[in-house]
Amino acid sequence: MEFTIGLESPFSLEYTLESGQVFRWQNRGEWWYGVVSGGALKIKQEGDSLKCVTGSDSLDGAFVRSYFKLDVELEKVLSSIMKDETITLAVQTFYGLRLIRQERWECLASFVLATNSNIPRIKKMVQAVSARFGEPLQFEGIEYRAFPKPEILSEAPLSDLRACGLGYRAPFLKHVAASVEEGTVDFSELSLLDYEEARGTLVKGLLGEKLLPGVGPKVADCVLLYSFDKDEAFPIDVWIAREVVRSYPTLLDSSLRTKLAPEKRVKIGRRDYDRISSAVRSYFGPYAGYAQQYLFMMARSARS
DNA sequence: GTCCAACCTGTATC
DNA sequence: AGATACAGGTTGG
Repeated sequence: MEFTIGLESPFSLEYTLESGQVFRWQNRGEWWYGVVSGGALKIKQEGDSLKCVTGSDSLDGAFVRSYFKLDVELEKVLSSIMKDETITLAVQTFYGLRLIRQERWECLASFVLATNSNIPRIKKMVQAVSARFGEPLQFEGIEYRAFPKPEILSEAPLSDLRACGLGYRAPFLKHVAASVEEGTVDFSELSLLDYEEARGTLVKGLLGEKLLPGVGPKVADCVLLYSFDKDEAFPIDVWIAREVVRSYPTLLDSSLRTKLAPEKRVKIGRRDYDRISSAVRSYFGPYAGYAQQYLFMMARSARS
């Protein structure tokens, strides 16, 4: 199936797919190839239109619009977060970057794997898990693999998961898969909660019992921002922490400022995380997550 | 409640 | 070559 989508609001496919939200897209020539929601999809942007080719009937225009959240009026979102020169420059530099509405299970699993790692490595891990355990599918004569369902990974031998290069994350992934499969973590219930409650539930469980090992505040924020439409979520990794300390020192109180001084290794504890999080969320407002994504791109592009 | 080392492993750097 | 540091954190002491 082949179709074209007309864009009515700013969009950059490249920035969006390279912004570290998603790990299963790759650029080949003019096209981006991805496996989404159990089907293969390739996309090319030509100005204000999006050419799409897919092997799966469910990946239609409505799906693509929803996946990239093309209904979001990006200009309004961006003008609401452009509160100073730093974020304004970031927005101008990566104009058109959008948040993606990912599939929840895959998003959760991906970010459990993402801890203490980097983007190329995360892509390798997600790819290895898909290749080993995912359902095969054909597209343009090439075989792809869907991201494996929870029940597959919960029953996978730990040694097989470790063989995918997951390291200490292997038992976390298996356990999280089991919780999702059993329904002890219920995505549709979670989506009804507000941001704070949902984050607490992901990290600590509804009754305060830990049921998602490998899910701390950073992973929870990623999952909520990228797959639950919680636009105020502001995931804080080392890049963002450095950027906040560098460009927004006044948002932090003096003790935190000293502790995270630019020269020092940034290693933030739970308490620091919560303090930075509430500071930036009250500064940027309900679309703080967009600010995070633009600042993240800026921080990474500035690395040497 | 807060701090800290340990955790798998791939890659970069010396 | 072999060692070391570090990577989009989290856990358990």
